[in-house]
Amino acid sequence: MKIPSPSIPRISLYYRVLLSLKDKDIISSQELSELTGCSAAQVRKDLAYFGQFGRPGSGYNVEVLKTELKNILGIDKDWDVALIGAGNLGSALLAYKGFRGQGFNIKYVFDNDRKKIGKLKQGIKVRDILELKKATKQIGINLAVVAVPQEAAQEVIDELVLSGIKAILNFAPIRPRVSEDIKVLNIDLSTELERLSYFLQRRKV
Amino acid sequence: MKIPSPSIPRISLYYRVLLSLKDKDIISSQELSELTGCSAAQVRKDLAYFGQFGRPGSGYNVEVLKTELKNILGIDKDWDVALIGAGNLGSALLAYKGFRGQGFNIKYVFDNDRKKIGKLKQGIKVRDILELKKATKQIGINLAVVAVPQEAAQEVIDELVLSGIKAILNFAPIRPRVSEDIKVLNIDLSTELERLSYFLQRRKV
DNA sequence: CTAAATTTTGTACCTTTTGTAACCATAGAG
DNA sequence: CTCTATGGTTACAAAAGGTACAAAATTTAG
Repeated sequence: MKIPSPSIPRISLYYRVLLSLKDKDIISSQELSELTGCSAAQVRKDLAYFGQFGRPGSGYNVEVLKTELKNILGIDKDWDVALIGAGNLGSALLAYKGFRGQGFNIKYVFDNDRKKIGKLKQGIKVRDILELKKATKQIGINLAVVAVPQEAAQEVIDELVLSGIKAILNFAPIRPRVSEDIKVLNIDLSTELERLSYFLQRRKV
Repeated sequence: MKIPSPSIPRISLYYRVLLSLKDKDIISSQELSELTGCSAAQVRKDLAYFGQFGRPGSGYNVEVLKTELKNILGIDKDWDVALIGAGNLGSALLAYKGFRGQGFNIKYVFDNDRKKIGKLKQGIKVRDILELKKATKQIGINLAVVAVPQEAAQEVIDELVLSGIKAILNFAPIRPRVSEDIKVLNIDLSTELERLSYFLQRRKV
């Protein structure tokens, strides 16, 4: 069955909300609706794409649903992540505790700056970016976070793809060209700010 | 006219591409298509929502289009921005040069950490978050970036709204509740990673 | 210089995707 | 047993993207 792509971030959201629940065994789509801002029908539909998790008349078992959503999102197991770029943003990402808590372990850090290579950052050795190809092939990492300057991004991403990486979270303000079977998500701060700027400007009109 | 919301980030993308062009007076939707990955019809349609900028038979004048897109996005003028949270992520954002270059000036930095308050970060004084209300009222800032931990986020955002902020870029992994007239864009790293994780897991099936 | 051919925009129409609302069946309460 | 609450399903509506073509500008040919 074809699953609408907007459903996936919503599943993440439901999962986040479930995690924050205390002393609650059962939850209804109505309650989930109020906690997430999505319509109750949307909640039921999103969940129904993946199976029949609820019981008519009562609702969803919170523990069961948490387990199911973890399976759906693929976070029932841990993922090893490579981080490219140990500058300001890269360091901030490295320090962000949310990753490890969610099962994303930044296992390798690469940079091209001689001053950084060999040093430890958050207990992880910064490696020369030239080792990239070898390292990912050896260990079979298939998830990478790219936090390098715009000029270097396409080149780094090409190298990552050659190394067998299949999914990339890209913070550089470009839309990289990759082959069909690679998934790239772009987080572009300038674009987001421009969306807000657009909103602010239109607001008065 | 109703403008599809996905058009706005694409307009940003077109603008970014135009900036990178050298020695080019005229550009066609076809060329923009190749440079952005959007279809040529999509490009024309997006631009046509805002006016008739092109000339049949030749294309779009690059300089004119740049100016028009800046107007559309509201980045023809500068915006003053308040940054809340001077931790790892906040500091990285503060150091990011892209903001100032695009006309987004981080003018105020707030934090609740006594150790940070009063110190300078990137030449900007870190203020006590308690001053928030007063400061924004006085200066009329209406754009804020929230880079505080999850627990503090909703409270900070409530305070921002009270202070007259109209648009918020939120990095905390919550979906904050705000009134209708406030625009919030959420950047949630965990959700993005979970989307990638979902993709990786499904890939083999 | 004129007219035909070519290029390219802007838009009307169609298709696909996504979201909303209504309906039905079932579990549980009283 | 009856009634209410609730999930899953189906039908409908809205949003977004893709296709195709007329109109306009430019280029080419004669």
